[in-house]
Amino acid sequence: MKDNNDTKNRILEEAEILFAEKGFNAVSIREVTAAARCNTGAVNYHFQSKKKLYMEVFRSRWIPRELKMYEHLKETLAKVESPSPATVIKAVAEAYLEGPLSEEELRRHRQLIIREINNPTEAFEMVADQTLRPLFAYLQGRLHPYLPGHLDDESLTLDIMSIFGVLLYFTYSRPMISRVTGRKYDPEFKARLVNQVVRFSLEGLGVDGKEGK
Amino acid sequence: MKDNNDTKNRILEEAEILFAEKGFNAVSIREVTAAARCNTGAVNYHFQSKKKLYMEVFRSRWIPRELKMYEHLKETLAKVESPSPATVIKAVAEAYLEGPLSEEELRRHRQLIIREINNPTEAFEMVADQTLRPLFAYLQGRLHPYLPGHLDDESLTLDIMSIFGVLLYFTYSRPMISRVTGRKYDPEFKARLVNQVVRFSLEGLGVDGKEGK
DNA sequence: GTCTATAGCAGGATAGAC
DNA sequence: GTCTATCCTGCTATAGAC
Repeated sequence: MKDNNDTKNRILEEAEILFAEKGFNAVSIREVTAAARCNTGAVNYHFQSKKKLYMEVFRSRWIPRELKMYEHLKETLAKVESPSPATVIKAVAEAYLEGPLSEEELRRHRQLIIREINNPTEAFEMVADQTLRPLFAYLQGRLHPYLPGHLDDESLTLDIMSIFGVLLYFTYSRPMISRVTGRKYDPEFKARLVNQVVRFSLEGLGVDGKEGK
Repeated sequence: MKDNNDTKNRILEEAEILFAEKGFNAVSIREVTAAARCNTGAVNYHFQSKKKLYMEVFRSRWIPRELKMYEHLKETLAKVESPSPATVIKAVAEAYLEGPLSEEELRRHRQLIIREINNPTEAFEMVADQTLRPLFAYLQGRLHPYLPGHLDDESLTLDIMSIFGVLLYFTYSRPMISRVTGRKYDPEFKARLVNQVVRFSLEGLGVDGKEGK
């Protein structure tokens, strides 16, 4: 395990950037290898095909990164005795909007999953199994005891989805938000979004927003 | 204006279906013309290039359809004296989730705009100018007088965006919702989503959800 | 493990027959 | 206005040198 997978990693890095920005079909192997400063043969040597390179981006980069965010979330919640819904939602919103990732990393991360949600490939099943479904189950378990108003699990599922809807929307539609509102997406604005999502979500859940603030 | 633009219309129709399903780059002219039962030359004759065909799909189909939804929305609201936020939101949710469009049409419609939001091309500016910005302005004007809690316009803008976030999410992520919850996306489920969005959004706006129900 | 060279194919766009 | 035939470019993937 010397550093001879240096090229391999550079390819993965550049491939992720390009796939996120332009989508699978709009990216050519030549483009990736030019960015990674190596030759097209290297992709086929390390990953066999373009499709498998795409899958590997999710397997070895996207999923671990998403799991890192879950860890961040769980650590935040571990510090609190028995976290209220307000605390849970705030932790999720922060992990998703500010979180342990850089702004550019987060943006790429979202673009990739939006593409998969809008237009699923094999990558989606892998991602859903290893990240999305477990996270949903986790949040459902966290929130369920506090929300006796949700008699059936489906109501709670839909509410959790609504929260993700808002969260995803505010990251993936960043260019649109700037264009429609003319507002710059600076840290101040981002903090404001977190508050917005927390307040909106909590009240959507029918919980008093001030409780955990 | 005989019916000699029959081929032209078939191309537009099939192009929209394919662009929505697979995205611009994944669709070839050959694929479109095969579906439209004509030859590749016809595309270049009628639209000059693939890119211009894509733009024309938005210009002559997507934007008019979106405007039709706004008309539907405005007609609904015209029947009510001075509609409350609850009525406004419910009308928006219905227009967006049930609306005047068929389920397949609505799905395609969403997929196209999600792609543009995630990855804007020239089509986005056109769409934003002619549909998104006017709709935002309209809703802002409708809701503003009823929400004295929103002292600045930006809070209201963000709240309206949150509502769109949930709405868009529930249409574009339909495959994901089915996959994650195992629930079929039938009319019953769709009606449930409308209620969910209305309740969640209204409470997110800080308005009593029962008022307009 | 990384490179060059190339096979083999598919795509966009055009020219010209009908 | 629609078709066929064709050009040319750019792509993936492979074979083989280093």
